[in-house]
This record gives sequence, structure tokens and C-alpha cells, in this order.
Amino acid sequence: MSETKTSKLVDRLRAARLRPTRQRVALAELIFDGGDRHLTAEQLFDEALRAGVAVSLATVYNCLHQFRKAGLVREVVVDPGRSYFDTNVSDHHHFYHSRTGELIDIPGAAIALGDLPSAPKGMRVESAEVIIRLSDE
Amino acid sequence: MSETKTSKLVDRLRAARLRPTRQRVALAELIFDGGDRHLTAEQLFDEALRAGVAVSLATVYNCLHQFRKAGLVREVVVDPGRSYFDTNVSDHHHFYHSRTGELIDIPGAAIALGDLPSAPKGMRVESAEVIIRLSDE
DNA sequence: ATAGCTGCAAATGCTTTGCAAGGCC
DNA sequence: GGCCTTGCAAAGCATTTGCAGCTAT
Repeated sequence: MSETKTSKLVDRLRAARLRPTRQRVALAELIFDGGDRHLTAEQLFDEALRAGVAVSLATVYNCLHQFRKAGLVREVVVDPGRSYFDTNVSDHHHFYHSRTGELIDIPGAAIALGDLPSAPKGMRVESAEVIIRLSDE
Repeated sequence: MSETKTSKLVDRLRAARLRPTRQRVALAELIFDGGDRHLTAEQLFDEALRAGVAVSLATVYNCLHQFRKAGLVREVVVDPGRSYFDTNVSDHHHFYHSRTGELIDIPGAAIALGDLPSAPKGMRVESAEVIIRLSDE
């Protein structure tokens, strides 16, 4: 990995007010390499181990949530009892294949979400996501 | 509770090929009384106890999933690590207020879901739901 | 120096399971 | 009677937490 790529990540972490620790930089590298990805904490943990990065599972969870709060990743809730993190933070939706656990991006523009009903009093809309569940044919 | 109401529930369970056991009938009564509801297993369990119905939590889980498979209730996944069951099985969407855990129905007609992208090869669309997350203003 | 991180292991919370006893048809 | 259900307790998973030791600034 090039100096440049790593230093971009470091800047990105700094911008999010997260200290660029060895673990965070390594996880960020894994997460942001290779485009849009959908990862569970366990998957990222395994990848880190395979890549020779020493991290604990607890740190993976901590980092993912810190990254989420910083807007670097987005959490996708489709399965009770398992969280997915999406490196694509732009406005978009998902196909979810429950048998395989596969998550597929749908560009925001591909679904016309007409007028949303307005939020109940005292609340505001934070996000609107469409989930299309798939099954085998 | 009238003879009639209970016997309707019994018929409904039978139609779903579920034996109308004391527990299932009692849970069905709690669930289907009072219109559209969003319940967690724990909530239904507490209600049952308060209503003087002796059931175990495991049975509540079992029944909820049996009811779901039979199409009597619908599962709503909005919170990792907690399942909601919705007694409204018609086509509709949800507001979710994550701080309070409150779930609010949005009639299907209130959101114009334009053309859905077609499912990947070998799969078919099972359902499409919109989740609008709310936060305090 | 010091405020913030990390690692580990234990704790937590929800959900599922195994199996003996009980209930519906 | 026979098979499906239930209840309980134990197991299972994903996730969070507490705290001592480490590290970036």
C-alpha cells in the first residue's frame, strides 16, 4: 500500500476526530479498499486476521461504530441479530437475499421514492431506505 | 371475551394448520385484539403474564414465528438484536424512532414506490419495504 | 504528560434448542 | 393412543462493557 493511500486514510480519520491508531488505519484500509462493500463485524475481523493485522473483535466493533458515527460507513439492518456495515454512504437502497445473507446495492436513482409522509410532530426524518427482500425462484 | 371471537381465532389457527392450544389461542387473542400493533416477543410475554395467561417466553417466540410463517403477523426488522412483529399484514411501511423504539405504520398508498429494479437472475422479489428513521428534532 | 485507545474476558440481551411431560384430535 | 406442543433451563450468538495497560499527540 502506497504512502499516499495510507496518508489519505489518516487524514480522513483525523477529519473525523479519530486518532489514527494502528488498528483504525488498518481497518480503514481493509474497509475502503476495493469499492463498495457490505461487511459484518465478524467478517471484517476475519479479514484483518488473514491480513496479519492484530486486532480484537471488540476493537472491530468499536471502530465500526465510530466510523458509523463519523459518517464513513452506514449500518444496514436487515437481519435480526446481525449488523451489516456498508462502505457506500451515498443515498441508495438494498436487495437482501435472506437465505445467503447477500446484500446488493440499488442506486438511489433506481427507485422513485415519491413524497414521503411528513414526520410526526417533534421528530425529523433522518433517513429513508428501501429494502427489497429476495428469495430463490 | 365472546364465544364468537374465540371461535373465530380457533378457526384462523386451524386454517393455518396450527392446533388451537390454550397458549396459542390466548396469544392470538392478545395479538389481534385492539387493531394494528407492533410487539416484541418480550412485550407480548409481559402482556400475557399481566393477563393471567401462563406461557413461557420460549412458547411466545415459537408462536410468533409460527404465526409469521402462517402469514398472520409480519416481522419488521429495524433494530439489530430485537424483532418486532406487526399485526398489520397488509402492504405498508414504517416510521421508526430509534431512541424510543416506537414503530409507526405508514399506509402503503402513502408512498409512491416507482418501478422497482428487477431482481437478480434466479431470484424473485418477496417484499419491498420502506423504513423511515426518525430522530428528535 | 495525559487523554484517548486497545485487548481481553466477562457480562449482556435476545433468541433458539433439547428433552421430558402434557394436551389435542 | 399418537403426535404435536409446551415448559423449563441451558445453550447460542452477536454485541457491549469494565478495566488495566498502551499510545498518539
